[in-house]
Amino acid sequence: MVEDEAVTRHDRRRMQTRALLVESACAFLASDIGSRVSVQQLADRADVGVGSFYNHFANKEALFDAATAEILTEFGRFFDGACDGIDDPVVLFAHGVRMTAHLLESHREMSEIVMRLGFEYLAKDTALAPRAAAGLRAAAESGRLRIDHLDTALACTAGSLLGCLHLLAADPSLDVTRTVSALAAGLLRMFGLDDSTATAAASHPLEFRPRRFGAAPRCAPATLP
Amino acid sequence: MVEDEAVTRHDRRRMQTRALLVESACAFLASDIGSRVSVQQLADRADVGVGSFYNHFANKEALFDAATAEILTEFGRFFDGACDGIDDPVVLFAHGVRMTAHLLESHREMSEIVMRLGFEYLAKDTALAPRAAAGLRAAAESGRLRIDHLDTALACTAGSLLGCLHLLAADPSLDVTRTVSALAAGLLRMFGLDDSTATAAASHPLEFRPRRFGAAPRCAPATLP
DNA sequence: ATTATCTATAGATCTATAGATAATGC
DNA sequence: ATTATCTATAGATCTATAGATAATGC
Repeated sequence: MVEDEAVTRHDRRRMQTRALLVESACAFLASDIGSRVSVQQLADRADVGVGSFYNHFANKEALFDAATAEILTEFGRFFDGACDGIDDPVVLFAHGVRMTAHLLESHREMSEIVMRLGFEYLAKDTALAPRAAAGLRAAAESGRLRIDHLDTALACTAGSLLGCLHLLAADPSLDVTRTVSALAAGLLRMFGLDDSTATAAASHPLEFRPRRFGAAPRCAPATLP
Repeated sequence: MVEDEAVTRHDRRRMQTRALLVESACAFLASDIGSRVSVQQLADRADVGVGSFYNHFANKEALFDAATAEILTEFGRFFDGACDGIDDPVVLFAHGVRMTAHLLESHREMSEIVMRLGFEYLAKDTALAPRAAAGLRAAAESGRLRIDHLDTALACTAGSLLGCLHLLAADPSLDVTRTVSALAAGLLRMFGLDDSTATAAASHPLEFRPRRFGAAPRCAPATLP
């Protein structure tokens, strides 16, 4: 498990402890417990002493902030990797929406956390918002979508996406692929595309490419104690 | 402050204490503090002894459940009153969406709580979901909207609505009426209406009728200590 | 006499730290 | 010798109750 030889073993051990704590926080965030958890429980799940917790974070909030930031960064990497190399801006937008909704299958824990974060974080200048904004702007400038007010369009995109994620998470019997394509097509119609064009753009086969930055998920799917 | 003469004064006093506690819970729910508040603080804000709290609720969760239920009931009353007497199902749907978004101006506290509850409650069989479902079903049966999958349509409706509420709450400089009409028109396009018909249906003047059940809001707008 | 409320507090957390122990660096 | 970790715990909450006080019913 060699990572970098400029750093000492102390540093590596330290980083590992920190990562264990972040992983623990993610597992709780993805569960229905969320952030209503004691430092003791967080440390226990990471199999780390409580003292070590405070060696890395000033308090619980700092840990959850770090965990959130890490998840959003990872989401961004995933998104960029999944949308890399698509030229048509309309297809690109639809693709991004569909891939994000498919998180539920490919990255369950990440999607649970994204659902929990909701609008507070998704709509901020990290993660989804800037990417969806760029996609929509490009599509609007190409003249194929009509976006009257970008922020409203973003709010509807993020909201519909979150709504469908909740729907899919609550009802496992639903056909994810169909639902997700219907979502993307619906958004494209909302933004002025006619039905057949929208349906076509939302039905391009999805490629689950290997990610360029091949880091393993920081927060591995894990069961709680 | 006579309410009902079949009940004794004891009962009335009891009900008042309970109402004060519920009101306190609503005020916290509508603030950024939310439910992360101690029983002591809840009782203090209601100007009630801590002992009285446990005379009415088994624990904090029970109080917040009651507060939530009351807010959703009140939301339902508001919604039904606001949409009463509209015949055209398409206009009705658009009207419901617009009035709900206008909560931010007419019932700030209620809308803050609705935003906080998010999908967990809005999508359940209380409050918004059954009403939006009825509207969409009627509009689909009339043949004017095309709803492929009702639950997906509901998820997009609730999500876009919540997204726009967050947007409007975060940026007070936005024109609420315009944004809200754009939202309703966008949803109608999503559900298959052409642009000009959608825009027209989403631009009918909104009547803020007096409510038939003229109860005062349970949770009056209130500042926190 | 009954019922609702209030005040004070026991007991159970939970946070954050101090001091001891183990691991690494040199 | 230095650094990270662990264990144990002081002090600060916070919950829920017991017992006293005030208000109402009859």
